[in-house]
Amino acid sequence: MSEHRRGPARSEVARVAILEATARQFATRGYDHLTMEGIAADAKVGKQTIYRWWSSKGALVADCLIEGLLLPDDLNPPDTGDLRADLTDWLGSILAIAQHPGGEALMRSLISAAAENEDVGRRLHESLGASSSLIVRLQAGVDAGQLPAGAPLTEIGEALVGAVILRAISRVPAEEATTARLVQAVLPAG
Amino acid sequence: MSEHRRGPARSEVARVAILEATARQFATRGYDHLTMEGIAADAKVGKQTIYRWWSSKGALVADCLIEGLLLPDDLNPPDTGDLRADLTDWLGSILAIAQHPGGEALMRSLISAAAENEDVGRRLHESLGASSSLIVRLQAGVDAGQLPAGAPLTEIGEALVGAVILRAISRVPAEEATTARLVQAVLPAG
Amino acid sequence: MSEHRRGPARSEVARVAILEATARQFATRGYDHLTMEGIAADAKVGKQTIYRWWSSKGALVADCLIEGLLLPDDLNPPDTGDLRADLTDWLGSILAIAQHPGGEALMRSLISAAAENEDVGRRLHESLGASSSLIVRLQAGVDAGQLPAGAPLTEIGEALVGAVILRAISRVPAEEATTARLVQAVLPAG
Amino acid sequence: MSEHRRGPARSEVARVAILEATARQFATRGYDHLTMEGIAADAKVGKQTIYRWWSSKGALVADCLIEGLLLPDDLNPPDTGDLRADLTDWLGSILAIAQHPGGEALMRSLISAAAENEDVGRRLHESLGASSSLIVRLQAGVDAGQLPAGAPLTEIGEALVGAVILRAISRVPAEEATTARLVQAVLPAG
DNA sequence: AAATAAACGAGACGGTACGTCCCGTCTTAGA
DNA sequence: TCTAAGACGGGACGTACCGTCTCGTTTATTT
Repeated sequence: MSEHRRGPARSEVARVAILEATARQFATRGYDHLTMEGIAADAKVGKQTIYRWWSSKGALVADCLIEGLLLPDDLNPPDTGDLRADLTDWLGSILAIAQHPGGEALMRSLISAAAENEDVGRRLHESLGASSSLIVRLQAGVDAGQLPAGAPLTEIGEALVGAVILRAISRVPAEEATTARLVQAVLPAG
Repeated sequence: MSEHRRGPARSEVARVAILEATARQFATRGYDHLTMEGIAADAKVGKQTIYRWWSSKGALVADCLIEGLLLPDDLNPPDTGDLRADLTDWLGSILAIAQHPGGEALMRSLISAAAENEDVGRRLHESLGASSSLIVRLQAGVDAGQLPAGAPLTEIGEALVGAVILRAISRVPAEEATTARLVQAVLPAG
Repeated sequence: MSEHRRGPARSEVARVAILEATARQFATRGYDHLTMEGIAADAKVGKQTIYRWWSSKGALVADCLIEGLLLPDDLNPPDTGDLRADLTDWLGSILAIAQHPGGEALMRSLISAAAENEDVGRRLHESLGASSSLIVRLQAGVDAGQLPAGAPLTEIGEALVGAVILRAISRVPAEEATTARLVQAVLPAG
Repeated sequence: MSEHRRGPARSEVARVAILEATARQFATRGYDHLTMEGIAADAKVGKQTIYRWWSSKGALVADCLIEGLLLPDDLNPPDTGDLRADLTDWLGSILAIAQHPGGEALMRSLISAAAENEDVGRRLHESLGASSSLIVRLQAGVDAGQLPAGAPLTEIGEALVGAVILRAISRVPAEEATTARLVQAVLPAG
């Protein structure tokens, strides 16, 4: 009753090696300058083995995103009960990541990958976007009465994340006060 | 008293032909898939003439931005006295541009170019960003009492533009109500 | 027990197409004006396939020489028993080849190739030089008593071939009597 | 009554600088790898100044030959009365020049230049060939009874020079006995 | 067990584009 | 009008990768 045609099954070892090599190369070189040959060599894998399972380097990067090989996991905003402070903290930690060398390049590489490749774009949206812990935190703020009931949570989230992205591609260094002012832009009542 | 070192001056004809060819190719093919050879052929120019004056295709695109060959000029928000309505209109017109085929691709190409190339990033920031007509409009809103005096105008602008960028790279289609909700996110008082 | 390292073997079709294209281009354009791109296009082959197996156009031409794609095979001196007449005939036929249009250019191209490239030089030496049929014919002359026993056969051969080469690069047209006088220079006893 | 059209006359300084630069580059790099731009830079001259007076690098090298900038002057065979010994000496000194590093390359470069360029070929022929001191020496040998009266002097000279050229392009190292055997090939009676 | 077939590593293949070098012509300013 | 300087359109260089296509080997599933 097996679905399995005949011959060996897909090699998990190869799959993991390829994704890890992709993440390594992505972090090292950036999205442009990623090469299939470089990934294959790094993963010690034939090129065909990559092309057999992924259609492009975009798909490869998108899979890396899903597996959490590209982004740190702990980007969730804290919940101390003070929405304003929590958002400010959260923005601060993101900008801190973007600040240290490599982090900024990785961020821009991700943006570039997303802009060029549909899969990456959608994955990034899922990771950073709508259903994310940021929305959850904002909803908690609504529940706590720190935001009005009908507040456009999705759009507030987009505005915050979008501002970070804009800073990344503009190479504007984030200053100390920036996070607070950004939070104030979407939570003016304070 | 000429600063001119000796020998023929730079050819203005070639300069313009190259920038126009770049803009043409950029709109046609996008930032990735731009090729120096394609630009040179389109501009009927030797490759060396490009490399003599620009160090990379990023620099080329950045110059096109400066010359206004890539973006329409009329992205300024209107000023009818009603800040909320004006911002909504403005966002709507930007999203309309991004919506029609080609516009979306051009937008993502610009984002990709900015993410990969420092010059393009800075130019884009100057065009879309801080000193722009958007800030001017927001300041007018402050003057009219539609925004509080200490409002973080720069960050509000970044939030709006950033949200648009995020939508572009996420491939989230903008719905009718989106613009209004986005304005509400940064102008909640209404 | 295969020596085969793994992966596809070298394509014989490509190898032959490249050598034939080289010979064609060599005859058409001469050694200078040979271009790798021209050969690749003529052979319908990627440039890298040439560079994978040959290090320079000199090496390519040398291989063509080995395969006999550049020189006619029938440059052997006849053996009628009369050494003097045979050498005169042989020189005459070589100069005839060099005379007709294209032949002269091909000859000079070969000389140029040999002068610039070590491989070609050695190959040419092997083809025209020491171990050749010319020496064999001279040795037969020794056996027949038409040359003294200790005659410096190699040097006699070099003198004859060298004189032909000198004429080729000097563009001195060969006259009727030249061959006879040249033979007389190295076989004076007659 | 002046033939001189108007404006400054041709600059002798530039002419000499160009020829000397050509000779320098020729010795350094060889005929191939000679570049007009390199010569112009070396001579501190505009490229146009070269093209105004010479049609090609071949013509340039030919002029260098005429001016004696490429070959040593003292290639004349000695005349001690002993033709055989004198020729052997002369060949030996030529092969010695060809032997030491640089000399061999220069020789092959000259051959290459002659093969590719008609002017150089003719100049070389005039320098090394027919009317040269070698023929004069051979004629003296005839007068002294060391060669028969009707001996084909031109062809004997060609055979000797040709053999040297053949050795140069074949990369056959000249051994001690070679010169003697070569002389024997054209002066067998001894 | 033997036959079959897919996945694998390796890498050759026809191509496109790269960034550089040099060509021969043309343009400028100065002598 | 010649010169030094050098920009120009163009052609070829040798290299890096692309995505496809063999190879021979390894592994798993039928017969």
